[in-house]
Amino acid sequence: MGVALRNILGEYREEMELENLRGTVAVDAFNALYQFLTIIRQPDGTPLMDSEGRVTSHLSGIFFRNINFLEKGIRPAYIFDGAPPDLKTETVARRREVRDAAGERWKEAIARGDIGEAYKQARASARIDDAMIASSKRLLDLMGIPWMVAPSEGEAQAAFMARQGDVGAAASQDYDALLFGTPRLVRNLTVSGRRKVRGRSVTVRPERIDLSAVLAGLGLSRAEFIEVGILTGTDFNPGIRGIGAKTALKIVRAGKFQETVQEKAPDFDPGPVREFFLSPPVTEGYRLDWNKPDRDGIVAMLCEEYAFSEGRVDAALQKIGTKAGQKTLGDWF
DNA sequence: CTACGCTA
DNA sequence: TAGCGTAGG
Repeated sequence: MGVALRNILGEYREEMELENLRGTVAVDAFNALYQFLTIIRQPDGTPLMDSEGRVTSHLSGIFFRNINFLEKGIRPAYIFDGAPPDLKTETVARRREVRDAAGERWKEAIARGDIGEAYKQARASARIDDAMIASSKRLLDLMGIPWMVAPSEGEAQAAFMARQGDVGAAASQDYDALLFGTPRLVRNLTVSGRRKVRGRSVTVRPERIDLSAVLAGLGLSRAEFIEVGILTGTDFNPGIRGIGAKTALKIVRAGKFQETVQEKAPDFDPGPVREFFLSPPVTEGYRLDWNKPDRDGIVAMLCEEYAFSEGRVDAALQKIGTKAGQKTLGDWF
């Protein structure tokens, strides 16, 4: 998923508390939905569902997470992917195969009563469908949180908005947003908090990565940084066998990108991938307006349609000063 | 994921 | 009151 740049970016990650984040952030919506969908599950892998079997994990995630964002002075805008570029066709197909196979193994694991394996495979089989996307957008509207559909990749649009200064950062788990040129990337925004990793309880904090620090530290221009990404592989090209982030870094620093591609992958033309990262399809046609949450609308949707507990929903809304019959926002905006 | 109830 | 396990939908 995304680029395998973790190995060379470690020292540029700055952990921080959610409380200290504040400001506006363009959230990669598919990335966030995917995380909610993989994480909010029962021990056997079954996602939260209403009585009609419609998945509601993503709605739970969006609702409670955004309440916390608003409460802490973080104003998110959600950026959905538009049509994937042709360069991504193979990646999309491969992911679908992997998910479908995991879906099969989930069923098998359930059948033999292997709960642990079922959970693992269920997570790997998580898929975002049209109904989830539509219900997510509806809930965001009711919460007064802006969203938009990008012309192409959501991360590219989020990076563009951050570069324009319209948001303080792009939020995603993937490092691609840095290749798209976001000045600041926030990771772990939608997954921070207490998590269980191999039986142990750990605290996952949001982390910030500044592109300028990365480029200065690695001694690369942005174009060269993109070359490192291309060598290791991105959503838009498979990368070159046997070349990890550290080797790629050496190659690019030595000015041997072109030479290496010609030698190891003579049929691969990196031009279109480089061009896609440098100037992806993006739009200036957006307005980021944060409005008052519509309490009654939220209750009607979550509680009446999707069987959420009104007590829980109300308690959450009260944290941001939204009570029954009242639409006051308080001091946040 | 978050909320909540239970335990020390 | 903090920490932990589990329900939520």
